[in-house]
Amino acid sequence: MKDLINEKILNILEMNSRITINELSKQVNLSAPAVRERINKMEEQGIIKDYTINIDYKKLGYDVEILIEIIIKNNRYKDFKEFISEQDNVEFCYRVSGEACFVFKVRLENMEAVESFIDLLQPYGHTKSQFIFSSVI
Amino acid sequence: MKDLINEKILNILEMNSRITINELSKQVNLSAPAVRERINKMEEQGIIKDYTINIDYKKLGYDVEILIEIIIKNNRYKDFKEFISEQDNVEFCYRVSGEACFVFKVRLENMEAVESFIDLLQPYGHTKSQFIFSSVI
DNA sequence: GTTGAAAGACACCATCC
DNA sequence: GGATGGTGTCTTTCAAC
Repeated sequence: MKDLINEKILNILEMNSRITINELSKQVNLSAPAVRERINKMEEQGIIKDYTINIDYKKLGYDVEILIEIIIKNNRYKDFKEFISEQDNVEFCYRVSGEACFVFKVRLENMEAVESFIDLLQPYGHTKSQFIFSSVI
Repeated sequence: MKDLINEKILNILEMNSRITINELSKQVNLSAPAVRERINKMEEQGIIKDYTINIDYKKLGYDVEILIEIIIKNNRYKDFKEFISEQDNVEFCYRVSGEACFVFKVRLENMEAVESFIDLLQPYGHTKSQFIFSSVI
């Protein structure tokens, strides 16, 4: 399970998932088929969940990013999960311990959109919002 | 800026960033060079920040994921930023509004590792941790 | 694990509409 | 903005080691 070469492969793919197998094999000092096989296995095992891109949503007009905590009321867990799954501007949503039930991140065009979105949430529970100013990592 | 085809390309790349330009061009009903050019432009503009993978860290032995809020004390903002940037088990770290100064997500092997990590944070400020049970999105 | 060879697929570039 | 065609490269899948 713990394999230094596989970790290196994962690190490289994390930085650039469109790298060619040839280039990758040079960087880890293995043959291309060997690297291919290692990647296939990690895909089968689900260690590599998927290949994706990071998008700069600010450049697409989503100027506001918020973290929202919600304390679900009236036992509306299932409804909330359904609602949040349908939102395509939610980056992640975690079920967490502590006072809050869920913490999720949402991106919105402007303050008007923020207000509308928060309003949508009120039926499900009590919310607490934190605006994201910047990202250290 | 708002372009339906580009949005479709971004959506497809988000689901699978290793898709070939050929396959992508079929899905958006354009020629391969046309798609290549659109992607190049979005890369140049920084709309596409990078190509990456999603890793299932639980399968790599990181069984605990936590959200941590920290209220920085003694004006140690810069020190904290430096510290957190060096951690390779931190997925994101946001500067946020509200009571907390930063919110970040960290993955750790077990409870022992959690305790050690929290201890490391104490010089920088007061922390509040939320364990992540599961992910809705 | 490696190398080498084959077929097929792909990316890139120039050219053209 | 878009499409087409040619060239060289890459990936993949074998085989044998």
